[in-house]
Amino acid sequence: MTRVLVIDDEPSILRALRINLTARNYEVSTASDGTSGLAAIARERPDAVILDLGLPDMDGTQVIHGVRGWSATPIIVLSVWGAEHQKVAALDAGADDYVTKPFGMDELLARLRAAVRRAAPAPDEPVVTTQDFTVDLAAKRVTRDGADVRLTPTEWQLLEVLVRNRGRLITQKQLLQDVWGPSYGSESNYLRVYVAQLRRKLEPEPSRPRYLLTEPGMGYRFQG
Amino acid sequence: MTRVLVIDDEPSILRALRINLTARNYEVSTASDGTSGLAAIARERPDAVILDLGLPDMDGTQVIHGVRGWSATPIIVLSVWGAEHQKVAALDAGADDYVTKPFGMDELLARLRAAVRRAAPAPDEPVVTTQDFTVDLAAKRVTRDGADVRLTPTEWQLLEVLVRNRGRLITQKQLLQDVWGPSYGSESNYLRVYVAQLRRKLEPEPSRPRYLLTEPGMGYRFQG
DNA sequence: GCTGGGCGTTAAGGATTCGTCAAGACCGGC
DNA sequence: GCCGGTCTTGACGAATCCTTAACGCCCAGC
Repeated sequence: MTRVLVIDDEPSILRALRINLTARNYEVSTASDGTSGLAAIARERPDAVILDLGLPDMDGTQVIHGVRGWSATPIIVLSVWGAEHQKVAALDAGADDYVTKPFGMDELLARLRAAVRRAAPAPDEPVVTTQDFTVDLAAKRVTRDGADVRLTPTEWQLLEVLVRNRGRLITQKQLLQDVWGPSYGSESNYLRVYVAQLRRKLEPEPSRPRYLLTEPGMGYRFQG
Repeated sequence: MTRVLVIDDEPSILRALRINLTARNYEVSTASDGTSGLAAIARERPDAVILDLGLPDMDGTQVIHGVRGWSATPIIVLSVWGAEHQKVAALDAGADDYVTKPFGMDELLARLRAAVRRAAPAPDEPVVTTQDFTVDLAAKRVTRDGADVRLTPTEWQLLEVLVRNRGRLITQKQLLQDVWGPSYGSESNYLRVYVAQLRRKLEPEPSRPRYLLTEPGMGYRFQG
């Protein structure tokens, strides 16, 4: 049974999540502030964490940092509408995904399932396959319809970062720094150009992306 | 019993790995810096090495170089998230795989199993055949249209590295260091000259290569 | 309805890298 | 010392890639 820890200070949300998650066969525990949340993670080693960014005692990103030093437990962040900088900071700190309040329970459950599935078994082979193309990380090779797809170095690096974090949202800053180096943080024009080129080479309908998704204001995500 | 050496300077990681690996029936030994790590590898000849790139006394890639001169022991690298250039350097130096910290124990174990499995049986295909020529790795012989092709020592080494990694892209740094030695890393002019010579001797149309492909900006690939 | 910001798309230049050739350096055998 | 073969080095046009700017689109906010 999958164990989930919910960290939130609003009793109504705690109750709603407990009911819905328990009904889906999750084992739920709760905490209402960052301090007890961190303690609970260390004590219970949950399979996933749902974390509200607005806590009474500390900033949510501090909780993430406190966890990421020693654990890779998937963390899904809840945040109020419009706090964009907060979400970006949380993702940069190592959160796996985020949901905006007020949220639909179905969406949250879907993202939770995805996060848990992603974390569970590590893929042995460095080959990622989709319905339209395959990416061989070790051989640095991309195949589509049986034919090789030619990628430039920059295109390849960008694709590699996204594919290695399949399903996970990567912020623009993270992508820029991984591909172009630590001194690049805001030249998001590069990203738009190269994501467009990747889509043109990989997507069946480049104008309606299915794999290389953009999360407006946040970053990009490779959806396998 | 498979023997694993862990080189890391963080006691908590050493402890965690020792516990988990021992529980899986691995025989574990540890070292906390590069110098003693290299000594331990030479002394114990482990079946695999788990190496943290952030060591107190030397860069992790230097450790890899120090090992790769005389041993093919699989090396799995641990690195912090986002240090892409570091990972590339480690893979270029000869690491077999890498895991990003914080890591899931399951993932690390899976990659360790894969690395050991890859290393254990070395069923080197002694003869590689293409439509236009054949390469006998054991006899160090190349035949084309029934006649032997004369290769100089350097040409042969270069061809051997590429053929042994059939289908895989090999970075120019890797090729240079495998053929010319560890101190050569950026003299890519050598590569251009010798790849051209190989193409002239092996390709049906040297100006339109079919087997010895170049991936601009990255390296070369032998396409069977 | 207008405006501004973020995103997608395209194209052109300038910079980098690659292929090719050839001449000189090096080295072992005779 | 001579000589054949091999390796290094430099230079150049050609191919490729990166950068940058401009423009259109969509959507939110006023």
